[in-house]
Amino acid sequence: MNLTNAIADMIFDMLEEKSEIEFQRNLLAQDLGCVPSQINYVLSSRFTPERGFIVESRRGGGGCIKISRISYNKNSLLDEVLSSVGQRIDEATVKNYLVNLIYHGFITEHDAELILSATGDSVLRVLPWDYRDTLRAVIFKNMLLKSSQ
Amino acid sequence: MNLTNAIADMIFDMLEEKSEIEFQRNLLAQDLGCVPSQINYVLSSRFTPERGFIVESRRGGGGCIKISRISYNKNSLLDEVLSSVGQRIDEATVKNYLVNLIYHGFITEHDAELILSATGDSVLRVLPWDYRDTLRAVIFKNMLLKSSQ
DNA sequence: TAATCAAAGGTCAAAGTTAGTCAAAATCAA
DNA sequence: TTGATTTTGACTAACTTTGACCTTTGATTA
Repeated sequence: MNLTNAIADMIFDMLEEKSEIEFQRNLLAQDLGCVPSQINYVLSSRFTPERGFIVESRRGGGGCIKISRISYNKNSLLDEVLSSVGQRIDEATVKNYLVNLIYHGFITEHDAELILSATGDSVLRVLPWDYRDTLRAVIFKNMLLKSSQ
Repeated sequence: MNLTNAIADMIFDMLEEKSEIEFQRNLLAQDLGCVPSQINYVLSSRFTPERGFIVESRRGGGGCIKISRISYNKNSLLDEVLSSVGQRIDEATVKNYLVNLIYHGFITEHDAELILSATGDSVLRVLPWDYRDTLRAVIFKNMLLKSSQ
């Protein structure tokens, strides 16, 4: 097994016990005998929103990395939405997903309104055309994760 | 936890009891075992107007530092935030405003989390640098309006 | 009164401590 | 063989801590 998968598995295990973990990047790298930036690679390739993870960090003295996992059932609607939204998504599709998610009780109407107020065309219009759907996809997935937390 | 956060928490606690506190910078620094200018760093990074604080001081013999909270009328905080956010805003400033809005009960923590998950640098990073702060301002204001509805 | 002095707090830049980025090199898998 | 993934490390960015030097103020003294 390669380093990346080994590290990822280790972090998965830690997240089995607590739904949220916090560590220092350099210390973890040292424990694992890898370069610090390897941690970043693991995080960006394995702990993505599509897979239900939120990664936050702080630099400077006392800095650290925090990973939290959204608890949702495999094959649930949320899981499906997160993994099926690709790199780009238009407003109409977001609305369709939201209707469905509300219907099945995965998010509240209020949260859906907030998501729309951040991802609607009226807002993203300030961006050049070719960025809109890409950014919308990123924001949508990110907010969906938070909303269901 | 780092020194700055520890000191900030201590001051927050003091402000929970009295709405206004007053102390000597050098004495506080001595009690905390830090250099006096550390106090200034804490004040300028944690007790800003965006977070709803007023810091006043007097030099010379008998000098001191006074910290108090800005008081807001119903809805005036929201109006103030909306009107003072210009065309552009960075992530740190959004966070500061949110801290204050939550404290005064204008939005919930959950909504603040949602706003951050839509306006954080980790999300807007997919955009070219010069669009980020502009879009953040638009989304922030839009979501704030929606959240407070 | 004017000059002086001591007692505050303020400023700023350097050094320290974390984490993030990016691209080249290495490795793996089809 | 070739395209994708992984590994590395030099460089960058963000935040914190420290200390030398500066300014203001009130009291004392000439």
